Amino acid sequence: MPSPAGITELRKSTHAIPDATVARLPIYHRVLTSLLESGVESVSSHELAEVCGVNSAKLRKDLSHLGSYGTRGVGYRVEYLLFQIAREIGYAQDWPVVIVGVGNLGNALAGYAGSADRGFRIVGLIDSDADLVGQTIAGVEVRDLVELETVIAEHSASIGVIATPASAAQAVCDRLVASGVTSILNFAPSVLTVPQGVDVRKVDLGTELQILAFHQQQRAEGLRTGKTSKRTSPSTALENIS
Amino acid sequence: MPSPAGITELRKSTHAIPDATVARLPIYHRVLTSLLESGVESVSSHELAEVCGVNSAKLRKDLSHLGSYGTRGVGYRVEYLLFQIAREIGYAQDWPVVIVGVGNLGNALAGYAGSADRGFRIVGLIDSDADLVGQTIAGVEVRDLVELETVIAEHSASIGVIATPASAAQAVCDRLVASGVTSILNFAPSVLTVPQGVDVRKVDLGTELQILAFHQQQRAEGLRTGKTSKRTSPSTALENIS
DNA sequence: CAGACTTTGTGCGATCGTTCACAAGCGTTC
DNA sequence: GAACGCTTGTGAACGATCGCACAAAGTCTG
Repeated sequence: MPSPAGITELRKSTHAIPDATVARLPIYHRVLTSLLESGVESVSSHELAEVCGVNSAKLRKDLSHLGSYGTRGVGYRVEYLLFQIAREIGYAQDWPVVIVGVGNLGNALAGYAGSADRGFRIVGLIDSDADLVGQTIAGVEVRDLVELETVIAEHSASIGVIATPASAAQAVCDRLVASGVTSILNFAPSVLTVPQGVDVRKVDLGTELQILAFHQQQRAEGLRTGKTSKRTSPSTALENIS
Repeated sequence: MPSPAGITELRKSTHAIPDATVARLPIYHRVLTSLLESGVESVSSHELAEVCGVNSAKLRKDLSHLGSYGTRGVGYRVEYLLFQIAREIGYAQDWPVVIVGVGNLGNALAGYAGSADRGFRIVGLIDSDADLVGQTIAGVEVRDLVELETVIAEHSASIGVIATPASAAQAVCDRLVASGVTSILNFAPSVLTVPQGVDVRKVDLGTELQILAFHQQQRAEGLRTGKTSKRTSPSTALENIS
């Protein structure tokens, strides 16, 4: 979990919704949307938790941070709860988003955030490749890297996405920040340095694969050596040898 | 954090490296690789932590889970530490990976994991689109969805990536699991149901954006209402009204 | 309208992760 | 070889998160 450093106090002053809860709200939102479309009018925390793949107590505690929107003995009204979550995560706000780097990944993102019925609007696609500039992707014209500041100013974008090679990431990041962007989603495999007050989230495909590989390896070792040693925890003893 | 349910005991039996640490090892690995290429032979935990964007104590504790690979008073040998981390995360193993869904996202992934000098090898690109089947992407031929099981068996792949639309995700997942895949990276915005012992990690671009939007909104509200109300926590009193 | 049943909202202990602070250990210098 | 300065490795305090278990609060039935 990337802990957003500078904004802790601000968050507390308004609602104090835990980070872990915030990370799950979009999932609840998606599932509830799906339920609403299926004509479901009411759900219990158990049902909803099952579909979302979480513990029902955790779900209830998460929702309780937004307010008391359920009815004891009955459950939650799908439509009402959906509205409340949407309001909380700024769904209705139509955030303007600028994407820098229109390779395969930038393309995928443009299609994803552009077409989907989320609360986002792609207002800028930026690339330095002259062949790409001028093309229209997902209904938005690709513009040159030199116009980065112009595009951001035009639409007052405060959310930026970096989908460039790692070598360009920090430079792009600096320019985004200088232009007033305060939330950055970074897909480049590099650690970004930003001033306080700017929120960076990192999504690294390579890292994700390597985490999977680690678990896979652990499992393989477990199968090999696990035959002899029982899986009750005698390992704690080993740790204290040091 | 998606908690891998079934394998907890196995992990403990071998090393007991915390999930949070595992998630950071790839970052250390990347930064160390970069340092090695720059000719740096030794780093202190402070220097390395600075570059990785983490606390130095956290870094040391993370590394201490692998063993005592540092020298007090000096620091860590870059090359040696790099080797140890690589060994731990299975870098040298060249994991065979199958990617299902060769849209923009699948394409990006193929290029990413295929070309990079990571420990992964794309052994299968699968799609149901007849226009894509037969094309060669990142040096691998795209094969039809019906060949999914064949491709997995051919290369004994144990890691699968789902980059399909949400509607196809669960079906693909079931087939992956049935074919022996035990680690799945899911990019589709849907909750997957898997049997115990299968590890699923979810990367959802929409969710990431919405988390950013939430923080952005909180900040905006903080600026608006923060002028009047101090950021000491009087909000706790309000919550107890219920 | 009373009693049974259902489900929310939450207090509490357990677990996990982070950070501080310091002893232990290594190299260097005099 | 003793004294000093630096850095690791880790015990311990702290904080966040999770999950159980239950009281509170509603619906439903007779």
